[in-house]
Amino acid sequence: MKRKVSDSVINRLPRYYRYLGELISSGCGRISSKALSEKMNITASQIRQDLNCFGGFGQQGYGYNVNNLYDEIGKILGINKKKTAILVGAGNMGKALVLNTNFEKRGFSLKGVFDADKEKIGTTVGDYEILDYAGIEDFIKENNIEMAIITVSKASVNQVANELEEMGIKGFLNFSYAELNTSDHIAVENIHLSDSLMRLSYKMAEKEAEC
Amino acid sequence: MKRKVSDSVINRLPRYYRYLGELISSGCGRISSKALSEKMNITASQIRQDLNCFGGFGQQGYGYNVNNLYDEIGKILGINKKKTAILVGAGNMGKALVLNTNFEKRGFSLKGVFDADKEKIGTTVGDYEILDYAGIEDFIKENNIEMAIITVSKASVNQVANELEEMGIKGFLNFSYAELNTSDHIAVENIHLSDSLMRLSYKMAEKEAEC
DNA sequence: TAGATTGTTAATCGATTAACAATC
DNA sequence: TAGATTGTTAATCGATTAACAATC
Repeated sequence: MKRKVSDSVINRLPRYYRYLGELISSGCGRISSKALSEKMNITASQIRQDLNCFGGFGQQGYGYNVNNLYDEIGKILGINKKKTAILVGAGNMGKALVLNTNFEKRGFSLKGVFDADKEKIGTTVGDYEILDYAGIEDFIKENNIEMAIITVSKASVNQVANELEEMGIKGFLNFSYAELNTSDHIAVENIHLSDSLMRLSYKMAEKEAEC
Repeated sequence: MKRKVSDSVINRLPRYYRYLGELISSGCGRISSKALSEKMNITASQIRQDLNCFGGFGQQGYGYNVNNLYDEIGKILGINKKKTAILVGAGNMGKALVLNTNFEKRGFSLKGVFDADKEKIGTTVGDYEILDYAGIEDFIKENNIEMAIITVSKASVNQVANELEEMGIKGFLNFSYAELNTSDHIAVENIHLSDSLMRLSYKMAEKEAEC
């Protein structure tokens, strides 16, 4: 059995993917770990170590084929196998996500948008009609929904997450300030805006002190 | 001179702050590293090591005073010293941030919202009138703006960031897909939604494989 | 005082970097 | 073949965990 790949490596994968995408745009067909390391400001060793967690994608004396490596990382990230998603909580943040995020490009297919607010139900966000949260269980079953983006308030987030887990959701993208208390076999990614703001606050104070 | 605190520690600070806030809400006045470690699912050793990067906030045989520790971490994060901020790019994401984020609670004071689109200039988002990007330099100088939240498109993000750096901005919260090429003395926090989606995609595939 | 729990030093573990033989 | 660059092993570095004396 393969050893589990460390979080440090996984966290870097999207960044590799991004840089490779840019290289493709700029017409670059081939790159060495050294050249990439200079672009990305990390060591060539780290790049080679990271990639070799998943296989030998390069060729001695040549480097890496950019298109090929891009595709391979896409496969590793599971972007080729689209997972079905819903968004729960059609507030400002939820609407912004629906309108601005290219889910298809990142491994997901957004199938529906839900809210419990009677005022919102029936209105539209982009191509989506906001559906009643009351009917979410049937929708999940019928459409085989695997992932949920949660943009509900902190107060209700854990109740919602637990209900959705019960209904078969396997992954959450959580935007609320609270932490999800889902089971171990459920995948969770958190986007805590307030944490980011606080880290920025710290970093700004630190940089200022350096001068 | 104090040794630089590692990123790993800094990244955990907002999480401590969050848990301590919850303890205060629940009326808990005192906690040991052991009890907190169980709540947070990390080791007590790590908590004590982390806190001791900044000072001895506890008391032997007693533990930590929750209110006191909360305040101290707030100070470390620089939340007490409000920094002035502007938001650039009043698209859906920008608007959602203005309407939903409690900047004051996280160390910042939002002073203005900017966009270059003539259609948007003059309209309002919450309490803010959208101002013309053309006048941003004067605004920054007059209001001593320190930080900018950037929610412009990937295409223009680096031009905007470079201009703002030139005008004296010291920190960026970057929501665009691109990486900022700002100078070393500028603080940057990135929120790459697409990276989070891809990580979630990976984790879901991984969890599924475990079964 | 006895018990609890910190602050801190030492040990361990894991991640990053360096080195180099393999090979295109 | 000679040069380049990988994949991989070994060395280093840093972060996490364990242990324990200090002390409330």
